Amino acid sequence: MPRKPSYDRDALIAQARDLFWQQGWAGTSLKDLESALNLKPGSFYAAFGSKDALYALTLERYAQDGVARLMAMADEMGPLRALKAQPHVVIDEREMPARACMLAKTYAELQSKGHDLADKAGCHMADMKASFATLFRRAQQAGEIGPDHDPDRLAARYQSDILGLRLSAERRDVNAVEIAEDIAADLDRL
Amino acid sequence: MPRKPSYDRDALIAQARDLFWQQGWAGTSLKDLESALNLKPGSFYAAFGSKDALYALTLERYAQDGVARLMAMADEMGPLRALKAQPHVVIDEREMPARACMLAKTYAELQSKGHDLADKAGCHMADMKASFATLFRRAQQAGEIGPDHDPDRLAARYQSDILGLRLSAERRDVNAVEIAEDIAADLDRL
DNA sequence: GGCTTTCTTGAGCGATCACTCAAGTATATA
DNA sequence: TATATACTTGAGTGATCGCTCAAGAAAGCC
Repeated sequence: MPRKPSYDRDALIAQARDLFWQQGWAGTSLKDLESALNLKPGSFYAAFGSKDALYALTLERYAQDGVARLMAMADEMGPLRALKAQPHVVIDEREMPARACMLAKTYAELQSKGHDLADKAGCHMADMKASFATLFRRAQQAGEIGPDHDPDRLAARYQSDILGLRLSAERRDVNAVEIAEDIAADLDRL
Repeated sequence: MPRKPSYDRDALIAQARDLFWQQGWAGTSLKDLESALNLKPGSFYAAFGSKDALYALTLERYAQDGVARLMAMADEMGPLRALKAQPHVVIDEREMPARACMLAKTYAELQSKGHDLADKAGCHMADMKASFATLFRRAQQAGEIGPDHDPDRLAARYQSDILGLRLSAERRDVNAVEIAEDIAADLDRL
């Protein structure tokens, strides 16, 4: 019957994700989004409902892509090598709008206010931690790491290290590559 | 000649620091500050000049206190034991308004906009990293860690781990004490 | 007490916030 | 081509943002 939208919804979500990732929730205004997505207010609200609803979509996209990339690496090179590669991958990507983790930034910004988006970011981080734990468990079953380690504990420490690494990678006075090397090297001692 | 202010400036700065620390820069409005500090707009601006100027004061206070506490621990128990205690200390304090590092939160929130406060937070983080490096150097000179390590590199990795730990400690699904133990245990292998 | 000087008060400034909605436009069906 | 059905547009909503300033209140010195 009627006309179709003139935009690519997935592409808009990706653009919005990059904006939110870089500037945060409060730091990104509707005006910013409208000009970046080339959408007038009416179209924006028809397409996404609200700023928060779009933010939630971008969080989902971000988290899904992250888990998918990690698991693809694990399929290609095995669990331990994927875990050793991950630190380098997350700080190396040049096209990324920010080095710091978008989930962590969201959680840090909004958790104190009890915002729904903080809970969602927290859930996505928990999913990511579970993925790390799965890989540690597989590495253990494959004999790549010793049998005495608790995969869940390893995953929590590893994720914490990655979060710190990614935050450090935003700084000019820090050599993030060295930190990534050290995190990866620690996995050889397990 | 005239009357004195009815407030304790240092106490107000500490209160403002706690608010900013918890809620962030954009997340803390003048109304929040006025009601928390019990100050009307006129008094607020007479005392501090602007929201950003007060924020800068709170950053300074936060950073000074952090370095002072670390160095006091080092004087009391030696450099290596201080570095091993620090992870537990930063996540253990119950009266703190947030576990995550205020400098890191500030930097993450404002760096992408080139805000002055992000630069200031970055400088304070660099100072903290230098303090860590000093302690690693002293520990090395005392023979507490091997002579083949670069204290600056150790400090960068250690600070990154601490930042990750403090961010993780905000989460309910993470056992931050275990991570702190693991970070401290790593120092014994140096 | 009289005077000076500062602190305190709170109404209100322009700008920006997220968001709405009615009018106009373009497209797919018939 | 005519009609129905969306999509597009942008002026405009009330609320809140950081901040100003003139008037009033209080404390130190004579």
